[in-house]
Amino acid sequence: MLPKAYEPQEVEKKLADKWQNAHLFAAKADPNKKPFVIVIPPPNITGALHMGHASTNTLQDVLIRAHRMFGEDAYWVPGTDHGGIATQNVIEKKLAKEQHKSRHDLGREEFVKVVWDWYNECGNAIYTQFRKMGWALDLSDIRFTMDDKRARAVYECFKQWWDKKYIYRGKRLINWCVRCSTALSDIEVEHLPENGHLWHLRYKGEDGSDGIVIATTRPETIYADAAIAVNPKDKRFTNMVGKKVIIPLANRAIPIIADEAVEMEFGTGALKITPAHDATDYEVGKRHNLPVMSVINDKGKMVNCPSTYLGMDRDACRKQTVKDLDEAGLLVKEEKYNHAVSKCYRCGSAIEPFMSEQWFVKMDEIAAPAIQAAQTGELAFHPANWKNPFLNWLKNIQDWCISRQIWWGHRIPVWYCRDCSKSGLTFATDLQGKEQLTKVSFEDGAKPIVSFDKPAQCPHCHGHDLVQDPDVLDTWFSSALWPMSVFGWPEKTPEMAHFYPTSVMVTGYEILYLWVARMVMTGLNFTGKLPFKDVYLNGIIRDKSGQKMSKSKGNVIDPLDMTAKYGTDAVRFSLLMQAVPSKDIPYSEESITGARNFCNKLYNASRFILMNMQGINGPLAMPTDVTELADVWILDRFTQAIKTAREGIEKYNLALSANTLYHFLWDDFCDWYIELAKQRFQTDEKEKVMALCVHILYNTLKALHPFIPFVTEEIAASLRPYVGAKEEFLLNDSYPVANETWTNENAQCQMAVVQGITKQIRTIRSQFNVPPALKITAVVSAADDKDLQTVRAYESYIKLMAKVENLTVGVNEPKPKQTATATFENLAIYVPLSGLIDFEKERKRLEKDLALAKANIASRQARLSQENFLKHAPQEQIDKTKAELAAAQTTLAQVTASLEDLAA
RNA sequence: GGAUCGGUAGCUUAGUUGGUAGAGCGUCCGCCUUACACGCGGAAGGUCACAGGUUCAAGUCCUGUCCGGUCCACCA
Repeated sequence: MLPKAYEPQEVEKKLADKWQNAHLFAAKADPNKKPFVIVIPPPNITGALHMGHASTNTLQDVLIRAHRMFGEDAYWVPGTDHGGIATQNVIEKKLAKEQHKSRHDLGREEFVKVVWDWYNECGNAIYTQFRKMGWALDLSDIRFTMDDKRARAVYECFKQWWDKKYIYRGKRLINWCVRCSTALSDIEVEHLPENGHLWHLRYKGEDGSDGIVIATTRPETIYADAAIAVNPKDKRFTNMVGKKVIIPLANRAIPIIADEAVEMEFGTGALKITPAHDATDYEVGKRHNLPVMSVINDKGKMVNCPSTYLGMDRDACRKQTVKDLDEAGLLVKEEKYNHAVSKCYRCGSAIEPFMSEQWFVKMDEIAAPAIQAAQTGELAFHPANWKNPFLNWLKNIQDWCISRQIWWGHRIPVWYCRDCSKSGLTFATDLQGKEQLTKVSFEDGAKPIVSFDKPAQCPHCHGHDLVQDPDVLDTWFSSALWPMSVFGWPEKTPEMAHFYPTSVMVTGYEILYLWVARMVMTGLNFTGKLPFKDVYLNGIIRDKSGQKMSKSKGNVIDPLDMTAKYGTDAVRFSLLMQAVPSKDIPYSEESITGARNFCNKLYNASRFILMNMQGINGPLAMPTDVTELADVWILDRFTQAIKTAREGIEKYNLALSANTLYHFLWDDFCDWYIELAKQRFQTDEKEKVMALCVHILYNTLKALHPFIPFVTEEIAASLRPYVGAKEEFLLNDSYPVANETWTNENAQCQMAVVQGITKQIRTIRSQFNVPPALKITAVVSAADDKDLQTVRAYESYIKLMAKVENLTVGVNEPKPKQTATATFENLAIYVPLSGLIDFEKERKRLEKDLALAKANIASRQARLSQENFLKHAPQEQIDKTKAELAAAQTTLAQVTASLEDLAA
């Protein structure tokens, strides 16, 4: 005998292995089928999967499994991302912790080797987790953004863009992370609020006057000031423009200039211009031809400043500068100030705007086709409201800084000849005593040779001593090519021909610009086709109280812990039940128990049906002569549920599908159909009822399989012999199709009467504490015999479901003594309860009903007395209101009579 | 500063073209009724943030306000 509660752990392990070993998820590339393709957003190899991965990948898995069952050539491409800075940081921390070493202690080559070892370890851990989650990814054929084929794709892109002059080298103010010691692109910078200070500093006039007071949050940069700027409209400073003031502590004279960029209302209305350390100032400086002078170097240390501060850390220098200014009497005011500070999105340290020569991609031409695709709707967003932010970003796109001064990543495929590029190359000796190229300057004469492999000789001077550019590419550079590179692009592979473009990109909105936009641009640029036509942006997982999950807050829920505890299906289903478009998902352990309970319910319903199958030889054919109300009704319910489930999948509203199937299975199938079937198991109808049970259940399993693959697969295996299904796996079966001939509104109405009366009697039983074992009698009465036809026909249903022994149905039946009464539509329901009835309770119940009936009558009468309502409302609305009025009046009469009886 | 999403029962929320509000959890009551106590039956609980407007009719459409969230932006 099967255990009473479903125990997922063993089942899931068994099935996960079975699926993978059967290569169930492998690419079929069947030319006769419509492809449905998703490429996975490759997780970074920075550690274990978190709830965000669980969520987004489960959504993709449902789509893939469902479309496979729709008969399409569904293929989900697996892989991982090398993760650039993020991964390098993880390894650096690991090295520091385990060996007290920095990457410099190892040297570049050795360090990169360590990261590759880590990939083999961590990558495998991730693939194991893919398998555990039941995701339909063929793990015998995986991709990694740094493997050979993907590296080739990266090179091809670089080469083509270089040839088209999209890629160029330029010196400008870039975002520099002092901790990661690398440049970052604009979108890798986060602007986070910080409680800082606004210092008001006096710059004395060169002529010895009081000069001008400026406000700044960065006093340590005053040594790099090039000017003081005021708004040209600002009358306070009109006569000062053109004069010179002295930088405090540095004793250097700078001019006062006028520029529109200065906000008159902010601070003192005067702004110090420091072109080397602020992007706005850089622009102002360019307009006024100001010199650019850096006082902070790439390590965050002070340089080119008064000797007292030389070599100091920028933060320490800030403190010291403020102190010294105060002592010099030049600190006018210090106020607390909450403002946004640029932070590195990977390590959180403050970004330093930094003058530096870097590699860039010119974006405007590449962006243009993407803008058009979004505008025309060829590229569709789900939910649609992301279209505008997407367009906005593209229209204001800046050139993309693609070089990173880190070690882990795709090395820039550019080489230099040590002979003829000499003047532009800077070398340094690393801790291993090896000479390393550390800096390249095109301005100073470095001549690039673009090549994947080391060229045999220099094309310019035929020298043989060539060195590769020290930088690596932004990790998003390879990600941008992902939907093509996974299929072997730039090679003309059969996969590329069959599977590209893909169908939908499912990912979080936080990487819409970082990733999605770039895939769209590169895809269009290289293939002329969108990499996908739909973008499905899922919400992010938050904790119960709406907070983002983070390790520091201690509110993370580990999906692997949860699957171990409740089963993978439970974790998946809980996520899916809440996957409403455009909403973040508040997640807590309680939400998983609900889903776990559902899986258990499904399992037990199946167990019950299988128990009753004993002694019956399958397969049973689906009955064709279905006339019994319960059967007709459940087929209608099933049809409606399937229709909605499919619709949800097609419209990327998986919560709708999940909820619909949940209620169909639990409320309709278990609570009503199976309960009614129990009675029929005792009759010669048994085999027919069993056939229906088994077929409906099997089809429900199919419908649910994309959502909860394990438990459905497990049950299906036992059920197959009875339905005559051939496929070994549900995934190879077809998704149920709504059978319109099963739609039956009349059955819905009739069943509603049965359910309504049953509920009323149950309520009475409950209110008067009638023991469940005690059979009671009941009377259903109406003024008109036609209202009683359904009740008469399905007396047996009511008797079973409400536990009624004798049910009397008749026109104007007399009300027995000591009776609880209730009404349903035009029906009066009497339940004689001699000895059990509590008159006071009954009176309260009836008075409540009375009040409700009166309120209903009043509102319907009010509406019907409006001429405009009768004139404008559709006839069916008017009829409905009239019917409601009539019903309420009947109820009122019945309740009034009951109350009078009670008083007597 | 701009944009955008949301404010519905104690909590988390669903609500498809406007027709008078559903669910899960929690609470309370009664039940181990021959699948399931991860269960069954029942109950309580909502002037759908606020103010206007359109309409015969507004949770649903429009305008404004308040309160949250998020994204973008060079206010030092």
